[in-house]
Amino acid sequence: MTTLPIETSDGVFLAHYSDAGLAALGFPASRAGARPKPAAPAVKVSASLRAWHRLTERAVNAALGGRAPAALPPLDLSAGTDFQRRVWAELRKIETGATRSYGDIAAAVGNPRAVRAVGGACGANPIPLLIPCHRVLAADGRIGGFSGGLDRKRELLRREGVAVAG
DNA sequence: ATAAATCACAACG
DNA sequence: CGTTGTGATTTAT
Repeated sequence: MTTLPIETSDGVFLAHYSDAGLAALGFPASRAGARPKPAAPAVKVSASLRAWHRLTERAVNAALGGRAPAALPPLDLSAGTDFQRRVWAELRKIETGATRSYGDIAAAVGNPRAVRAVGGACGANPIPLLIPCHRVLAADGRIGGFSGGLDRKRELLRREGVAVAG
């Protein structure tokens, strides 16, 4: 597992790769971010990993700008449970600028009553932004929650042109 | 292995 | 508004 930084206008994201693909994506600790790192570790990266990382960088920057990523690196979701992977697969079907409710996702994975469990799966999502858990709102349009902070979720939706209920 | 506690929901009175 | 019905995951026996 190797970790590579991604410089963005919102700060430095951290991408964690297993040998199967992108396994996790961490938000910058602080929003104002973009602080130069103390020292470049000069990690040893394979050619394939570098290719993945280039795709990740482009995808993250597109998502931050409210645009749909052109391509994604392979995602390593092996850490998730069966149910979580089903939920995450549904999340990836949500188009940029669109939203679903937790209930919609629950129905889509076959358990219309498992709405709360869906919320749990969203919170366990290791790759926010590329797996767009921020496009999932409560049934009445309320924002719900977000692992990276509610204001971050609101801002992402705003950039995609989505109005959130007050 | 089993049970209780937790949760980023939803529906109802 | 508070309550209650839910299902998966996590934590504690």
